[in-house]
Amino acid sequence: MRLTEREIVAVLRHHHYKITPQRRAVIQTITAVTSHVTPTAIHERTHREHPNIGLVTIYRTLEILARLKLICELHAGDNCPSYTIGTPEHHHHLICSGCGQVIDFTRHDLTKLERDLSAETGFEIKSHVLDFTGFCGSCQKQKHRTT
Amino acid sequence: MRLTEREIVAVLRHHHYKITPQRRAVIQTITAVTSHVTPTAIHERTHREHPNIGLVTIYRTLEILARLKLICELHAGDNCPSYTIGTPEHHHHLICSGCGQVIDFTRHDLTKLERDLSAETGFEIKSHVLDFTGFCGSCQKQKHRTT
DNA sequence: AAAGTAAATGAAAATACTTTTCATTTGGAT
DNA sequence: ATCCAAATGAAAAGTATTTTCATTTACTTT
Repeated sequence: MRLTEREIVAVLRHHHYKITPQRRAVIQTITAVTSHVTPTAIHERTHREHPNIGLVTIYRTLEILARLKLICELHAGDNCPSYTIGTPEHHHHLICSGCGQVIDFTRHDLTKLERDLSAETGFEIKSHVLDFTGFCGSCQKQKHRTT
Repeated sequence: MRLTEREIVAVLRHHHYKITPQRRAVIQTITAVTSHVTPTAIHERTHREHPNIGLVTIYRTLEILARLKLICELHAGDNCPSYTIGTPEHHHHLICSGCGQVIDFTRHDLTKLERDLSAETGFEIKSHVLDFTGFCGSCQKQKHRTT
């Protein structure tokens, strides 16, 4: 279950952010897309419908959405900072090095490990990232071609 | 057990890379440091001893070392791309959002999860990242100060 | 040990990415 | 309908990274 445009708008309103056409456009783009996308990619897509939206606005909107945990930031290899719409449940990633697609999965509980580490190191643990990287089915096949 | 300068140089030689004073200097810096460091930080440190080493050389050397898996890349929050000397064992990170220190830990086996995911999705999984983020002991205290 | 050569280097330019500044516009409260 | 703080776009500034290219150098082959 991913967040909808409607829900995101409601949260923004609740935090007294203005609902501008530009922000709606960004939210629409990001909810419509299934994969993680970079700020530039979001700009390009949004720009099609709203030709006069600036890249700056994308950055500013993403910053707000990330702070409110409405989108999920991904740091990994190429496309380093990229974003996807937040899922209320915490989740992890499975990233294809070939085509860049990202599959989310929720499985796997790390609370015990988290508690142990915290006890040992004195850290107050806030969050974690668990990302697997590899090659999806079709990219595996492509690797065997003699391009 | 972390890699030593000696071992890294041997691997480079084995791959027919030339052992230049600049490369040695970068390797010395990175083996001497316990934390993850950014390319710029590596340059600054190396520059003290070798005042005429260029930042470009740092980038080029890091690229080689990363490709040979002799150093470990970390993508996270600020200091996004940063590096530490590789440990032969696979390891995970515990990152302090306050001061940026990184503690490595080796615990926790994810092979079963990896196998399950692979079976379900058809992915050929190559690697994974497990990073915890939070605040270390002393940064927790600082948070409670009134600046 | 000297010479030859491909690889490596530094400086500068080019490119890419992100943030800041500021004058103008606008959403939404009144 | 009016007002004002918040949001916007354009441009500039600030960073980070990569490319280009003439020069130097580590290492191989004599």
